[in-house]
Amino acid sequence: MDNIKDLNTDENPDKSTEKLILKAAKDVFHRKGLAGARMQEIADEAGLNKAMLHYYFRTKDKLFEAIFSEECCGFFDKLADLINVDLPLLEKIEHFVENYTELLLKNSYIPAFIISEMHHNPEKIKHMFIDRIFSVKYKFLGDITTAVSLGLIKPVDPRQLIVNIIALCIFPIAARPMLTLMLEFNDKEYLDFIETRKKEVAKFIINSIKIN
Amino acid sequence: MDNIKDLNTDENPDKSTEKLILKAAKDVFHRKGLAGARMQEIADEAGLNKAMLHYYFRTKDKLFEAIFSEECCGFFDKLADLINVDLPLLEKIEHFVENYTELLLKNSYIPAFIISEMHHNPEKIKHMFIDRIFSVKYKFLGDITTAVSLGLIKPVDPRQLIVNIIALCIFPIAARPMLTLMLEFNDKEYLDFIETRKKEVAKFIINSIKIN
DNA sequence: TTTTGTATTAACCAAACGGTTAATGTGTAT
DNA sequence: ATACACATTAACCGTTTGGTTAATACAAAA
Repeated sequence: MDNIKDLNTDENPDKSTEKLILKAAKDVFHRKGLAGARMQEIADEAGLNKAMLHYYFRTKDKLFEAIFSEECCGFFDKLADLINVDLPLLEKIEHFVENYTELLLKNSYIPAFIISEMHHNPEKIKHMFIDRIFSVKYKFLGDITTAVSLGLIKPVDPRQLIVNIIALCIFPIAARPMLTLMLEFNDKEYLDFIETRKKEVAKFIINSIKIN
Repeated sequence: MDNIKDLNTDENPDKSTEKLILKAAKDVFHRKGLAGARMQEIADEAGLNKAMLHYYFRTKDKLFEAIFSEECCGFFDKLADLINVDLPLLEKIEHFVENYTELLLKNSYIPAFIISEMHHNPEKIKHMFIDRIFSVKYKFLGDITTAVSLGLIKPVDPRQLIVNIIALCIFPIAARPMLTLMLEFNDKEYLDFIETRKKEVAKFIINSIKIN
């Protein structure tokens, strides 16, 4: 019998070498960070010769950059979409918490990664989102300021409210290992806990700022 | 006979070599993380020969362990004190938010450090707080459960409320570089912003859970 | 003074690291 | 069949890394 496992046509599609590298590198950078990641480990995880990493991406820094500038752009683009949705503030907060939490779940390594690398190598990752972040901020600030001046919510410092909202969404994802330890979660329990938060966090926020 | 081996004769108080190493290592580990820190950089920052680090602490891992097991113990001990204070829940939350924020400000590197290292080297740091964290959790859970059953606050999942409270306190400290970038803070503006949160976060939480 | 235990240093080492190279395989158009 | 461009590999290279060592400085005890 011929072994046809290397036939890269249909059911075993040949993920291109470049894609294999990107996937392996993403996982290793996520687990170990930029400083802790090893080119050999990435090569092993991709099942490739280490020289291939340099053939496709020249240096470790450029590989790192290639992965995370793309990841960050995609992430912040979707964040911008969530902020720009056309809804009254309270419904927008409900919509935001639910969909931002889902976005974070699908990119669960990004929050801890950004927190970590912004401390260790801020110059290397700032530029990946510095442009996109301001439009998100100004839209959100404007929405809240308007809602306050229209008397739709209690008077609050819009910056404080923004930080509260993103803190409640991001922290449980970024601190997953800590929460899992403290609350003795298994994977399913943790995911259920986060799933519940999609509705509960919005209620928690709205309860606090709505006018009785 | 008194041990006077550390007699400091000159006007320049001789911080013992061990203390010099610990201080320099703490700063470097904080800036670079475990994987990114270099023994030579620690030695340079302490103004000592690199061999001294090994003479006092044998290995990089043991130096890392010596610093952060002590730091974490101190930090979680103070956290336990905050939880064990004898106050009704709502006042306890006010007291907690104010003093926990202050504790975090004084140990501002710890949150991002724990988030980062729990992702990269969980086994290496779990044991530093795994014992202390459960008593804190159970006391807090009990307080909230009692307050709910007494009808002092709205019925909430105590675990969700705990996560909300610590998220609102920890995130702005852990994500300082990101907040500083997004809200265009200088150091003073950032610290003022956090200072304001000592009162505002407690109000935000209590507004949400109090019975109208 | 001599001895003795500790602190400190420069020089050194093997392993691990990121990165390069030269040779070889492979598919394709001529 | 040949030629050419791209893909892949093992072996290699110079540097950096954590860690060791052997020699020495130094202060207290004998």
